[in-house]
Amino acid sequence: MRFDKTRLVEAALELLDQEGIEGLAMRPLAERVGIRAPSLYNHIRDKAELLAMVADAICAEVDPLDPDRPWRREVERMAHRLRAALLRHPDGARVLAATPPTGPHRLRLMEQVLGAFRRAGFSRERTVDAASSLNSYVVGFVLDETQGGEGDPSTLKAQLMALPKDEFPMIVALAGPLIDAPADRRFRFGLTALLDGIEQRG
Amino acid sequence: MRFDKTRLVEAALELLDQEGIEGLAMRPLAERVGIRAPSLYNHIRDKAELLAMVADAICAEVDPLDPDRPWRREVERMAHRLRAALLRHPDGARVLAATPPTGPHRLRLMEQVLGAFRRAGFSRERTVDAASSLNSYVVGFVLDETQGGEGDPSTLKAQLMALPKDEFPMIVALAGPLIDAPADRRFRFGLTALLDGIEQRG
DNA sequence: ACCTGAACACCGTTCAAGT
DNA sequence: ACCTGAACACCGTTCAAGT
Repeated sequence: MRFDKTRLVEAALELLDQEGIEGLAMRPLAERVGIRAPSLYNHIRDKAELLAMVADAICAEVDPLDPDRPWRREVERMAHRLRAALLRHPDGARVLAATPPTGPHRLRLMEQVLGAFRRAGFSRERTVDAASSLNSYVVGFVLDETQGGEGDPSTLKAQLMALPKDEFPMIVALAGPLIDAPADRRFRFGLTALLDGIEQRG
Repeated sequence: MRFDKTRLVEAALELLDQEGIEGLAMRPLAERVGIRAPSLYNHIRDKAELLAMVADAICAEVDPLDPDRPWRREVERMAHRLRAALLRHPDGARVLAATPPTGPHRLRLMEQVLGAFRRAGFSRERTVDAASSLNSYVVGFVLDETQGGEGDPSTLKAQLMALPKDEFPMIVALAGPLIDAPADRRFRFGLTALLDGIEQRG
């Protein structure tokens, strides 16, 4: 046989990396694996399934966490690793946001985060709330960070600084920090704040 | 004249409400305002601009906050109102996530949140970090909440419960809470945790 | 200034037909 | 079981031509 499902996901991920989510289309994908577009439907149900498989492939890159180490550190590492994996692929966060959390690797991620909060002593409800909040934050952050506008950042910054100062005094004053602030620092700040809050409400 | 830009956004919002983001296309939109698709380009630059206008219209529904009241309460109200506005329109969060934060109403939101944190005594950097984290959380949460999978929830729940218990013990055990947990409670929990953490690091 | 039909270069997906 | 060409019902956008 010429290829299996693994090969298909591999090709889809390559396509995503080179062209972004817009370029992840059936015809180019088919060409990449040496068949015509209609034949793809012999291997997958529809594009939604394809996207879910790509999402899972991205999640597969996130190294598992170590259940023997302190939960908080491990959860933080996981968040950073997930962000890194999402940033590694153009529109990675959009792929995650557009697909349901099926797929074994993605479920493993969820499993481990749930486990970490449970080990920390949270109730079932708290565990669910904590994991859900954390996931929303990470995916939301990367979504904002990457696709929070298609234009280049310096254009956006100039745009913000040019705003009427009487109507938008804060934005004008903070335009520099707003655009130039290192995303790493912002991500870490929110992550720390969220986990601090979660920990205290455990 | 038959219509202005306001009328166009109004029609686009109606289309979004009735058909979702998928149905928000140029030809149906044109028909709704009584012209042909190419004529739309006499009024807007491209679809991205249209989406940004729709995003701004959604943000316009969020009542302004009161700078004379305690910052924390006001920020919380704003978060709840933004979530409500996003939930009011199908794929509202996706529209926000897909567009840059231009548009006067959306900027007003940002302006007010920045102002609230600044009043709370945060430094410029902290203010930016806090506002950014909060925005990521809210949009990320609603994105997850609405589009976190297209299938119906009970199917997903059954799917999770049917997972191998030895490989995914947490997910299987928590499938009930995971799917049935009231989104309101989860949202409030994460929001409180995040703001608690932010407040303490001010 | 604004509208139009025709067209271009795409989409995802179905289907009858082949091997 | 898997592939194919042709086709359907769409996309966003451009452009020459009209008023």
